[in-house]
Amino acid sequence: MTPAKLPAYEQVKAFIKTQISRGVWRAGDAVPSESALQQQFGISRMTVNRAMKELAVEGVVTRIQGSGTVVAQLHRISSTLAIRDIHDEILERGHRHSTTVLTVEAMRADAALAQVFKLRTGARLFHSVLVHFEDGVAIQLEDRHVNPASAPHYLELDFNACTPTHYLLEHAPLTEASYSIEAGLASAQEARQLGIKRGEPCLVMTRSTVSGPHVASLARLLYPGNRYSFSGNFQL
Amino acid sequence: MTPAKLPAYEQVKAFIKTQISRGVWRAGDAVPSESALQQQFGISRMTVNRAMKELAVEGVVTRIQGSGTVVAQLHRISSTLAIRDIHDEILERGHRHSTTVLTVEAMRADAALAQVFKLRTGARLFHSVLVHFEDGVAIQLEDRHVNPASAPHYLELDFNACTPTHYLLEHAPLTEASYSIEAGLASAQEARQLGIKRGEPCLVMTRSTVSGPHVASLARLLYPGNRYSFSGNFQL
DNA sequence: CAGTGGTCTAGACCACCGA
DNA sequence: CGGTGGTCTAGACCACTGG
Repeated sequence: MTPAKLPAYEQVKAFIKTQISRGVWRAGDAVPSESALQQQFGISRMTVNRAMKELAVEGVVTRIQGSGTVVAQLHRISSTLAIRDIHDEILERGHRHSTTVLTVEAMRADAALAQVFKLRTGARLFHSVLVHFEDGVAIQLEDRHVNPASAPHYLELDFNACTPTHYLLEHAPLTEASYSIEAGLASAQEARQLGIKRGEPCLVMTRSTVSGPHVASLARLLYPGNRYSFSGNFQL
Repeated sequence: MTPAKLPAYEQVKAFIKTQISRGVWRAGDAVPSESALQQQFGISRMTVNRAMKELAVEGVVTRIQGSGTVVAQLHRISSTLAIRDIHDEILERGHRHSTTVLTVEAMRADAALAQVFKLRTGARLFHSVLVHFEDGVAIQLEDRHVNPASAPHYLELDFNACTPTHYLLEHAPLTEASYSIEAGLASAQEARQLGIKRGEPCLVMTRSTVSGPHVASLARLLYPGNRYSFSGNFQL
């Protein structure tokens, strides 16, 4: 079936995937049991089990203990969306990254911020606003609030040398994060800061991160619509 | 350590994750070898191996054969972005889904479309434009081109009963897909079709799908910015 | 009840890395 | 070379499902 010398469990996975993508087995159909595949391939059950477990993780099949394995309802396309330090991202594209720092300050949480950070209204927070440039073109406006409990020395940083994202990942080990991506318009001020026209569409990512017991940071990231996109792909 | 009776491999995973999130081990630090953990927990190496393999898949650690296992550089937040049939998505939110069909036609591929579909210019394609409503509010404009080779009866469908996405997933088993998400503006026509103001920001998802030997479909999905968002979260 | 998947063991051989 | 992870085996016991 497969030309190269693949590990046995990969051969099993490839076999299952081929049957599905060729339409031999359709969503909801039963997949042969582990013992059946064990005999068919002449390998041990642990090896078959590994193959099937990985397929289940990939979302290709659904397994129900005591019942069996069926081809998953592929009514979704799943792919991993990686959210990375913009500095690394730009360097990897072979471009130059630079930063303009617009604001670095301590401030007091209003009711909304207090709720996000699970602190009381009026609690002390750090606040920074930066613009990130890729080869001199603004691609991200980063408006960030930081919990002093997670990064007490945040205000002393040189953000030209180390991005907030980088610093926080280093000093506040990440335990949890959530994000949402929507479309929005740049305000007059934001447009000026990004060097785009007012009313230009932007991707708006809002992201909060948790480190240990604290909500470490809340970031609002604004990307000019025609200069940035999130992309990904799915296979099989 | 852990209160409930967890499987051994889960206990190992939890131990490693705890050490990392507490900052005991930092990015780049070595993780104990499989044989060390095997002795520490009094379990077999296969079980330790399973735990470490899963942590590597999750991106928590990096393993190098012959060298060892180190705590991964967590300079990214990875999460699964699921792209699903909008019909299912709306129903799951407990809302009502309806569709208006604006266009259903056969047409000829221009150079750009031909390239995407890997067909010659002038090749026959199907084309549909639909608006999807959630409880009567327009949330998606779906402009889609379909390869007749993948879905010969596409034009005969009743899109009020079955979304294009649903039909294609059923009839053209998915083998590959890629997408990109950007911000854009609705054109005057699109704004009218979605019932929004001209110049309103929108999320624009462009998605192409491959089924077996054919590029099956290319969709341009327009979401009014304030009515839809992609979101996700990451743990650990 | 028999069959399924979930977990686990105690070995084994290999490819690879660094000293 | 010794230590690492990558793979594999031939058993085992369990929890769960279905008829």
